[in-house]
Amino acid sequence: MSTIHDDQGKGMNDPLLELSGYLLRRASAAALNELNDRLAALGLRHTDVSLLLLIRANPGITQSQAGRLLDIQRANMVPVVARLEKRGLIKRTPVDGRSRAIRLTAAGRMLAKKSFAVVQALDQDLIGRVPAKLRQAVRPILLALWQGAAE
Amino acid sequence: MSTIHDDQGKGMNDPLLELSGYLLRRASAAALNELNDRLAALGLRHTDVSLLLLIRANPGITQSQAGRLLDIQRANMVPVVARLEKRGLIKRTPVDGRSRAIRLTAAGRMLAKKSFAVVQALDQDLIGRVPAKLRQAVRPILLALWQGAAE
DNA sequence: TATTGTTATACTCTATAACTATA
DNA sequence: TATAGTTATAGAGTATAACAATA
Repeated sequence: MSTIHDDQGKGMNDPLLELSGYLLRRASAAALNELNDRLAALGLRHTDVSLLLLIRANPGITQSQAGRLLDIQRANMVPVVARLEKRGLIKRTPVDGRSRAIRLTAAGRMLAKKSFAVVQALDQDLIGRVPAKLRQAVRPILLALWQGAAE
Repeated sequence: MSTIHDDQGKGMNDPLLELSGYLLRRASAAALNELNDRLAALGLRHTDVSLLLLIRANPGITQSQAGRLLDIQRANMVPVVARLEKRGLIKRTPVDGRSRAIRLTAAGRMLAKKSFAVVQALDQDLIGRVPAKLRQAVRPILLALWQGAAE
């Protein structure tokens, strides 16, 4: 991770720092890298964890429903689900002829718990980096930036 | 773009919405998609624009310096720079035996100007989605989330 | 007709290792 | 020894089109 504070960045002029959208992207990328680093010990990536947590909160959810909530297209859900199933973290049972209900296995519940602790710890760290007076504005701002997007 | 507000999301429980890190990622992805959509008319992607704007603000910057500021590795800068050069938007001149100074061509300056207008317009739109009382907190929060990251 | 899960495919972005030529 | 630019390669994530089976 390089930032404007690097020695190598001295004397340079970075007009991108004036752009909120750029700061949003850099902050997101940094947090995502940090999350993936911390999750590596569990052999998971952020995508796996988001799906595990969603299944845990919604036992029996289908692949399509999960994909819509996570904004992952049906076609792209296939390898993610297959990987978690192969690892024995989730199981699928037919709900009708075409849909399958996804649930966590015991191993999946264990790993969901562990990964949730990691995710929550990072979230606390992220919030802790924000000056105390601004902390209560973090979630409303991020929600507004996201949910206000054209869809 | 799907969100929790979709009809298909009804009745679902999304625990990820409690996580600032997740909101950060979704907000960033949404903004990035929107930016790339708007830049498509210019035949550019967000990466191209960030480099064009950085070169415009720092004529003669080298590929490595730009990569450090943008957090793009040397190896990954090669195709980006090559594409912009092939399109006649930038030119490179040797500064010593190994480094080359990058500058915008006339066409590059024109496109940098146009793309900067697009980027600034999106930035205004983004800020406009945030409740007025919270707007002044947007940049400090994003900077804190980013620059507070371990490096 | 629309939806679910799937395959195939391609493109972008990112990561690592290794090479050359220069400093 | 370290750095700049490059090549090659692999892994994520994402996008579209198409298909079979089912609703």
